[in-house]
Amino acid sequence: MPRRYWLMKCEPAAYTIDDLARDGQTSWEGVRNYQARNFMRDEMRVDDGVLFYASNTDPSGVTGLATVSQPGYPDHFAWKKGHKYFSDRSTKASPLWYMVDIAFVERFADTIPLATLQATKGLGKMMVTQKGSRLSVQPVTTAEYDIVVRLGRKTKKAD
DNA sequence: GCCAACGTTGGC
DNA sequence: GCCAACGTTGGC
Repeated sequence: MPRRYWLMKCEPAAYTIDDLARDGQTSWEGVRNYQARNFMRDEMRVDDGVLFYASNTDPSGVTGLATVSQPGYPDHFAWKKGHKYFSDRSTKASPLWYMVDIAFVERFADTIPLATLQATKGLGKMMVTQKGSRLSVQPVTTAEYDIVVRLGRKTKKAD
């Protein structure tokens, strides 16, 4: 199975690419959507590439790159009563929610705004550019990933 | 902060 | 198992 690629969304108020650069690695708990869970539980492999996407901000867009460092495992925050990610339908015997760990790879000099993604040839079918696309963990094709990485590396501001 | 789009829940 | 009501996401 060749390396695959993903896009993972997070609001900057919760976590940013700078936080990941500082931490080196982080767990991706709190995803409470079945489609996204299935990707994390069943499909993500160590070393898969991740586009780190900042949502609900100005501008929203891809802020850097990460890599999957730990494949799907039960989201134990779902078992913590009182925790904001607590889910009473998930048990240790039968976990409902899963998460992965990701590791920092690269921070882009500038965010690639959603509008740029939408306007870029080759990204017209990318899931995040579709209207109403809310999935927080999305598959990305190799071609799309390569285009986004190229964009990210040439947005460097003159210093 | 608004609200459209979407996912989930729960009554029937 | 339908679908209305509700909650959430996330662009703008």
